[in-house]
Amino acid sequence: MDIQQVAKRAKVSTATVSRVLNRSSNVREKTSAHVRRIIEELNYVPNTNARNLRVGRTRLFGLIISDINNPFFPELIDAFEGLAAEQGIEVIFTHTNYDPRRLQNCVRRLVERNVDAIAIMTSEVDEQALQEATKVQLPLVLLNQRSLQDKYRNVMVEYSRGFQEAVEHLRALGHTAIGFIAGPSHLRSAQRRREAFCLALKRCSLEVCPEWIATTDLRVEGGKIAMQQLLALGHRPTAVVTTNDLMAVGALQAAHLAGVSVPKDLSVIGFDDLPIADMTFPALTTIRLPRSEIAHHAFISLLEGIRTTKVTPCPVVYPRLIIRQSTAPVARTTGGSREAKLSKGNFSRHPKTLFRTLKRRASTQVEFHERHAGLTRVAQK
Amino acid sequence: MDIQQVAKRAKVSTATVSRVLNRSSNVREKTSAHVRRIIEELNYVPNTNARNLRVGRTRLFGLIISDINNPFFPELIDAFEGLAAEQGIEVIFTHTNYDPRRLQNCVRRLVERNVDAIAIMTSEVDEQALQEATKVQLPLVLLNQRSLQDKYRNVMVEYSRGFQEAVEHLRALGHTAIGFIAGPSHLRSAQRRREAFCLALKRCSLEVCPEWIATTDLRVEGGKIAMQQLLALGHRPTAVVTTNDLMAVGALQAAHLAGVSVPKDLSVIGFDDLPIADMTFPALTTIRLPRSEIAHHAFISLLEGIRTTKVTPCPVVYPRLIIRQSTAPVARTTGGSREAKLSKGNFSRHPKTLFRTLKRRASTQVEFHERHAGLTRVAQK
DNA sequence: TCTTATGTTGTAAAGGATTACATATAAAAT
DNA sequence: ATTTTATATGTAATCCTTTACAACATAAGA
Repeated sequence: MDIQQVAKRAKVSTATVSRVLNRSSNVREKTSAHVRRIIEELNYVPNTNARNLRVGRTRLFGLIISDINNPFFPELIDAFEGLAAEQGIEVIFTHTNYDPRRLQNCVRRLVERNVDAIAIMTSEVDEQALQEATKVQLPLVLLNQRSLQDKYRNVMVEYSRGFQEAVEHLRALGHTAIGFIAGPSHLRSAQRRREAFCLALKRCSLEVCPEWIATTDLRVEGGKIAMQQLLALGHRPTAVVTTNDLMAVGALQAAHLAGVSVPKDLSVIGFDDLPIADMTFPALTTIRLPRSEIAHHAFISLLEGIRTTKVTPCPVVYPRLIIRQSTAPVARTTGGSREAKLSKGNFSRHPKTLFRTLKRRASTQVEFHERHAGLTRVAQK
Repeated sequence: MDIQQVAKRAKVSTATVSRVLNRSSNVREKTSAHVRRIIEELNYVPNTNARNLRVGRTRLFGLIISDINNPFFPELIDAFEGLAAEQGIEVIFTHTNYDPRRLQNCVRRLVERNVDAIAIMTSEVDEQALQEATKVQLPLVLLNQRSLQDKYRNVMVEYSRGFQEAVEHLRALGHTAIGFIAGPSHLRSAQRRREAFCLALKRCSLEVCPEWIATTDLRVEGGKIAMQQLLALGHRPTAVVTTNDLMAVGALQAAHLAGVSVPKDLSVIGFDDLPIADMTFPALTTIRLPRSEIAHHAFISLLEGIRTTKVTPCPVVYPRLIIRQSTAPVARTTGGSREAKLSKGNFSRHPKTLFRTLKRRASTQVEFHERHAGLTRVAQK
């Protein structure tokens, strides 16, 4: 079933059918309608391969991520795919499973599929692997690869703003002893977050106490162990910021097991704003990494890359603090945080009451909005 | 950069280059090596569109899901894509966003892309939407569409086994008053789960008490509200099974807010085994829907569909109970569950101890294995 | 009525691979 | 050495669209 059969049946040329298909203006409305009816009648579906072959593009984009099971990615994929669909572009995505060596394979596969552009949203990128794509002049966009920002399109994440908001929020609640649960220092993104946290502390004139920085792996269990270490300290922080939400979940569990009430006796702030942040108890205050914004910038950047080869300045996204229920004013009894006596006890039973208090005390303006299970606020500048 | 340039440079015909590319046996090793070197030298990448156009296949499969943000899907996608990659097949996936009407669009887009086969893994399928695909004789596979099982390939989920295991597990722990948090009855899958639960109760000679079945929506908040209703009953269940894990999370929250300790005073069992089931506190005992198995069967079925049009009997997958920490022996004080006096209190502090008890009492054989953050057991037949 | 401009349709040449068929070469059999 | 067979390579048709260009028709202007 090809365009010729349609043409024959409609008693027009293939060119006319093609024009109808592509909504070319130069075709009489009557002819157009007639052809469309025949197309319908014959269930004709144009052959995209032939079309792509002729026009030299596939309207296919590649999207490379680390791991689809990582809850960070679905929102990003969703947004990327949504934008693509608007443009009649389909997305093929592949994942490296965190192995930078597999990146080369992913790129190769996509290049062989003749995709029009590739977005590489993994945190570790081996430049070597990009060759396959650059050889054929394929537009690329990377996520937050500072070292490659001059040679390739990039979407940069400015971590400092998010941590700044988090620390300011805690300070406004009276916290001065703020700990941090860090990730492995060989991972660039973990390292950058740690630096951003320390910078934020300094900017708020708070002490960076090395004892309060626990380094661990990026999973729930890591956060749990790290929090147990922090809780075992004689002079312990009244608030803890983590490198990601999974670790924050572990931290909540550790606090719970130790009989430390969150947020009454300890405030916890995560990072990422995974869907799970809304389902923990108490719901997690966290720094949201704006994934759909990232996808948006990446996509636009690629569209631009198809038109021009010149690399424009990288778009930048800013993580923002999302205030939920895991942060609260520092406990009165602890005074300035020295010799904090953390009482055993349950979580607060009245988050709404807590909220009112919070709202009064917090220095940042806030906006309420419901999300899934809980009350959620977005800090506003 | 096309095959002709390679041919010219290598002083052979395009046919020979093509044969080298496709590993055809009829080419001298010396020639082959020479051609490969030229290909390397020129960075030649074959044009997949031209190839597909000629051979009439794309080695592209479509995968339609409801919503990538639903944590149910990533594991399924991952498995499907992994199998595809082994066969040199790429996957394009689209989502309906739970709107059966959008299915038609999804199918249409994939058909236009000339995919070789489509897997439709949404729970609600409108047969009308499949026409676009059947017209062009495209192999299709559906998930659990009982009403369409004679006309289309399907992967069927046999819910009853999972619920049977769950109820047996609870009964072995001494529970006889078992409640259920059901989903909207207009959703087929929710309805099927409810039926499977009731059947399991009957098979264990337990009473199906309508009062203990709370109907609600499928989200966290729904589970919370439903559990609050159940807890408010004078004569309330000592164990509750939910339609999915999100609702179970809500149920845990409600219990927590009401000062009811899980699993000491109340056992909770979820359904799906989402990644989050391992991160709740206590970690959730749940019925695992084997997503990678589903993906596997679906993929194999499609491969078969490409060769033959005859529809073989549907493969069936069985959900299995995964025992974690949200189930425990029924509290002694409650006797046979009548007039249960549920004491306020914290969660059990010693899951390991609890485990030993469980192991002794449970009738099903169990196997220990670590998973992410917690101790996890898989019930074995 | 005859140009000229405008709008509509048709013809045929790409686009880049695969592959049936023909042909040339090498190996084996006689 | 000659015929037969097997292997290696080349020629050219084919897959299905799009689109430059040509051709035609119609309407407007002179």
